[in-house]
Amino acid sequence: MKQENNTIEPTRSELEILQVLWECGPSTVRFVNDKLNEEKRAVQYTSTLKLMQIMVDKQLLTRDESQMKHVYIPAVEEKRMKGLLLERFVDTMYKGSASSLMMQLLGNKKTSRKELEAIKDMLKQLDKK
Amino acid sequence: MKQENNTIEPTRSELEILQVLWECGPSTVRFVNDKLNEEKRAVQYTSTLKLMQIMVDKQLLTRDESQMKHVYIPAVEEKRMKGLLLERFVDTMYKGSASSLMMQLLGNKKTSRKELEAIKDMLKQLDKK
DNA sequence: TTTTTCGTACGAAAATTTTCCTACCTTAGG
DNA sequence: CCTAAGGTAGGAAAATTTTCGTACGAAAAA
Repeated sequence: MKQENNTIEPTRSELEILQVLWECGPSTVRFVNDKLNEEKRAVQYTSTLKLMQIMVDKQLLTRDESQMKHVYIPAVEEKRMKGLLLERFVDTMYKGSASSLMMQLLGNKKTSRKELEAIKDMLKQLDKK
Repeated sequence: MKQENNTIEPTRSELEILQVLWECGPSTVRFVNDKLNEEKRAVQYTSTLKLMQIMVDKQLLTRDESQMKHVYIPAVEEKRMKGLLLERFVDTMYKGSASSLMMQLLGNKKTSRKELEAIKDMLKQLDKK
């Protein structure tokens, strides 16, 4: 049985590409590919191209074809997508309990003191409103 | 090029199985499979069996074969694994910034008032120490 | 103009993940 | 004993994700 649903969810690799576009803004395949090779892993130009074409199909990206070097644009807002993925993560891993996730986060050695301060400040801000 | 590294990371389906075992304790394939069919999706007994056998290979599970009905046991502690996955999630999605994630979480409508209270309490507790 | 460089399109291969068929064994019931 | 029910093992197929080879066109360089 083939999947034919409306999955908007990006795969791992697609997410990497989205991150680049979110960070750097609309870009060509060449640019994205270079970025990936610098920051992530070796990957052939045509692989990245293919992936980005697929993402257009899936409506994760749109593109401007008016120039020979097509420019790709994220079709989903960064916050919206990350919010969705976070929600899914919390749901599947912590049964939807954000505070459970927090617990884990606070117990994590990798979460620095500075981070904690930032979080506390954030909550204070939230209180004032 | 085939992957031959020490990936301990469970796939999506493997994670589902782990969740069952973490929640219910050591179980037979039959039990896990029933649980999945109740709570998740239709899946054949032998599919679940195969997956769990693979997970033994990957050392995500161990099993007690002394009985005919093998009993499978998680080989990784729930907190440890979830912590790892959370860490990876924060790294890739929020550049390692736990407070960024928090921001997103707090802005999320799905995060209820009750959750917020719980989180605040948690931080207060943390302060006292 | 000719050649080289750089781009897209397309299809297929490779790798991974998921599913299930088949064979065969053991136990419980008749 | 014979059969049915239910278990494991193993391989293969299906679905998904990722990678890349090849063809070919446009533009830049020689």
